[in-house]
Amino acid sequence: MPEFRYNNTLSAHDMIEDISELPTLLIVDDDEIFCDVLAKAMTKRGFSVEITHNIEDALTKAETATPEYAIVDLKLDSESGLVLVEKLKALDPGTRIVMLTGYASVATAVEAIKLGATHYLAKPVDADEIMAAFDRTSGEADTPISASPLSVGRLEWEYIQRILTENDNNISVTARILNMHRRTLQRKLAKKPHRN
Amino acid sequence: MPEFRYNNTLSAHDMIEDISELPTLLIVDDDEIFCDVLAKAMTKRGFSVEITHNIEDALTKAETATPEYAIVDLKLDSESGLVLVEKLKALDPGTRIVMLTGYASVATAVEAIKLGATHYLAKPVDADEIMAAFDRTSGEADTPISASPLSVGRLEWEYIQRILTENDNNISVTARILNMHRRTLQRKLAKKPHRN
DNA sequence: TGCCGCTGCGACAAAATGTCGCATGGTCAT
DNA sequence: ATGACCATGCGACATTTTGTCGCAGCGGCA
Repeated sequence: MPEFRYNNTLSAHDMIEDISELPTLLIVDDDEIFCDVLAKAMTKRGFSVEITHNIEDALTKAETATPEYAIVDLKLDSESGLVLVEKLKALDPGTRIVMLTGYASVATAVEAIKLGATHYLAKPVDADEIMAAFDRTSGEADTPISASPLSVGRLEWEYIQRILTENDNNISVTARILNMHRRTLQRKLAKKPHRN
Repeated sequence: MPEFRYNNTLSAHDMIEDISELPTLLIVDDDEIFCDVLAKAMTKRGFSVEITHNIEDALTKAETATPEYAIVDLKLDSESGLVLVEKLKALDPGTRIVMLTGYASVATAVEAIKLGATHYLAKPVDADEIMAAFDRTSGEADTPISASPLSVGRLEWEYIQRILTENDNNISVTARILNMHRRTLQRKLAKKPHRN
């Protein structure tokens, strides 16, 4: 893992440093504003940043110059960022990828990590959290055993997400399996997961 | 991955088969009743099952005979099952481990998978789900819906019952923990055990 | 006895869900 | 290309399920 700076400021010397020495970072998120803000923050932290808003563009860029780091949104319009994680890892297993999502669920977290993501964070995130995530070596078994029960709403959300991913995100099939109306499932999915 | 049977019945021939041919499975959970029930179910599915209720015993058993499969609860009294996952993987990277938890969280799910767990499931689970989890290779392998997922209503019922008993059947307390109105909880409890 | 907290239940407004329908877009075999 | 078929997003409206209040009864406990 290359060295990079954790402080938010660059000295005059850093400013004129050869750009090729900076670690490369690819940001993939369909929210342009979010991308811009994040890009700025990560640039300040010493990365050479590239932005794309969909999987195609991301792959095109990655194929010519595989990034050392990547930040990928789980929901890219209609596509799933998961497939991108897989492909980036295929191009270079050493790539460190942080997966972001506004709709965090255990099911997608499991998939993301299994596909090779370095970490999985729920929005809103700040740049420092992402830095810390890149840093993370492997599992830190010191994760607190917070035994606070989930709310029923949250439980339902997690369960739905699980069945949904198990069925290739097919809403109609999932609705049938869960014995609920497709319309209702749609509405539930449109909402963000309830906080605890 | 060794062959094993998915049906719940064994033929006479199976019955007298050399036990050493059965895949070995180690169950680690501090809930004895749960262990017994699960052990029985997994034995029926063709495993040679061992049970332990804490990390120490689990390691002792694993060191003399490393299991091919393991089911580990996240919360083992005061300890975290995560460290056990790490150690089992260290003993034999090929071990397939399914992590169970009563209170699923994204954070622990991420840790579990990074430490090498094959899958992460929230209770209540049934044996078939665990079988499917062992099966799962990596990213969204088109898992053909194993059995019959619970309806959301049923899942909610199970969950409420669990939290309720954990709180000495105190409806008010349970309602607060679950972030639902006492009146609503009353009404839900008044209804039948919601079939599938 | 007075203070609290839990419980069951009626009533009514607010929110979620069940139901229909329709237009769009993708897949597939003809 | 064309039609059969299915998934999806979403509007509209009837039906159900909630959230909320309030009240009365029932133990503990100082």
